[in-house]
Amino acid sequence: MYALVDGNNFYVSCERVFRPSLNNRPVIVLSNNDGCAIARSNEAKALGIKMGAPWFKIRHLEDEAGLVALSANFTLYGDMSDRMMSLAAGLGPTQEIYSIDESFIGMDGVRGDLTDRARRIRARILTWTGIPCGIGIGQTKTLAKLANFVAKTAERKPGSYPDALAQVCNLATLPAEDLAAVLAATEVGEVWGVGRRIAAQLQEGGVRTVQDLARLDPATVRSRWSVVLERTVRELRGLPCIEFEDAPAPKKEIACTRSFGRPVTDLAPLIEAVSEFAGRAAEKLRAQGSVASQLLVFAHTSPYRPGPKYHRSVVVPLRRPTADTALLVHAAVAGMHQIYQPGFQLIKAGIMLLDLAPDSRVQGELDLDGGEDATAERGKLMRVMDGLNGRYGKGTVHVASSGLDDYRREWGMRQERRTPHYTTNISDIPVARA
DNA sequence: TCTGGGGTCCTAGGACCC
DNA sequence: TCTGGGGTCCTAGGACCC
Repeated sequence: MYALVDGNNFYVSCERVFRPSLNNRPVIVLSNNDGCAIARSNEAKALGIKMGAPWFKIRHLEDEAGLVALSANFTLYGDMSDRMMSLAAGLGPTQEIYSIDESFIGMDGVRGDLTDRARRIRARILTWTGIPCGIGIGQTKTLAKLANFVAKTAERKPGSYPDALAQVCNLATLPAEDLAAVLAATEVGEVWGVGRRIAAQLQEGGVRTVQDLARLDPATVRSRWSVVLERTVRELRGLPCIEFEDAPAPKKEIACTRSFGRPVTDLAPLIEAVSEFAGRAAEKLRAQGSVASQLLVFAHTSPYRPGPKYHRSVVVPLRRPTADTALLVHAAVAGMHQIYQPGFQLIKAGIMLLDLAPDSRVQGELDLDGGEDATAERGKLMRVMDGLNGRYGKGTVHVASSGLDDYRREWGMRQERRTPHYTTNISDIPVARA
C-alpha cells in the first residue's frame, strides 16, 4: 500500500506562508527569467491561466483581475520542501521523495485506519509548515497518484467527486461500485504516465476514462503502445509494477542550463556563462560522489523569434573521469570555442555532464613528472571549495572565468519580483511588529 | 535464378514526469 | 520586449561482430 503526499500549488503555497495577504487572490510563480507561469493558485487557475503560459501574454491580468506574479524563489521552496518531507515521512516506514513537492510513502506494516492517520499527518503539515497537502492512498504508486488527484480535485471543485474524498482519498477502502464510479468520472489523461500524446491516441480509440483504460488488455496495450503503458494498465488494476525507490539513485547525467536575460552574441559572456554552469554542475557531481567522462556544451537561438537560427552542441571527452571544477570548466570553455559562431542572438546555453560513474572507481594515474600527488591536492581543494560554498552560500568561491559581478553580467537572468529568502538567510527572516 | 541468422552496442528521438 | 530547467526510460535503426 502506498500514499502520495503532494503540496497544493506548492510554490504559491510557500509564498503565501510568508505573505498571507496573497490568500484568496490569483497568484502565480514565474519560471527563471520571469518567462512563464510554473505554479498557479486555484484562483489563478480559475482565471484560465495554463501551466507554462508566457508571462507577457497574461500580464494584462495584473490590472484586469488583480493577478499577482512572483519570480521563482527556489531557495525558499527547497527549504519548505525539506520541512514538509520530514513531516510526511511520519506517515509510514519508508519514503520516496519524488519531486520538490511530492513524496510516496510505503504504508506496509502500518496498523490502524490509514485514512485517519493520513488526515492527522495532513493537519500536522498544515499547522507546522503552513502548506496545505493532498494525500492519496492506493495499492500501487499509480493508484496513489490517482487518489491524490481525486483528493485535490474534490477539494478544489466541489461536486466533481464525493465530498468525503476531499483532501485525503483512500481508493483501497472504497466499495467496488464507488471505485468504479471514480474511475469512470476521471479522464484518461489524468493518469500518471499518460501524457498529451498518448491521451489523444487513447481517446481516438474510444478510451476516454480511467475505467476504460484499466479494462484494456495489457498485451494489446503493449503491442499498440509500449511496455510503459502496459505497466500503467496493470498498476491501475492493483498490480504493482513500478519500483518504490527508498534511496535516491545517483544521477546518470547532470545538467546546468539557463536562458539569458537578453540575447547574447559575443563569445566572452558565453564563456562566462558556461564556466559558471560547469562549476555548478561539478558541485552537484561531487555531492553525489561521481565523476564524469564527457561534457556536452550547447547554445541556441530562440525557437520563437524570427531571425537566423542556430542550434549547436558538442560533446567534449575528458582525458579521464573527473569531478574537478577546473578541468570541467576548461572542457566547457573549449567546447564553447568549438561551437561558437558570431552573428546569432543566442538566448540559451548550458552544459551537461555525461557518462557518470562512482568516484571510487576512478583509475589511478602514474605521475610521470615525479612531482607531488597533484590529484590528491586537487581533491582537497575541491573539498575546501564545497565547504566554503556550503557554509557561506552558493558562489562564494568560484572560478574566475565565470565573471565577477552577478548583476551586471550580460547574460544574467531577469528576476524582478522575487520574495526574500525568509527561511535561509538571517537578514531575510520576517520581523513581527508590535 | 537470385543474397542467412543472430546478437550487441550506440545514438537519436520521442514520450513522459514535475 | 517577452515562452524554464532538469531529469528518466524506451524504441528504432544503424554499425558491427561472428
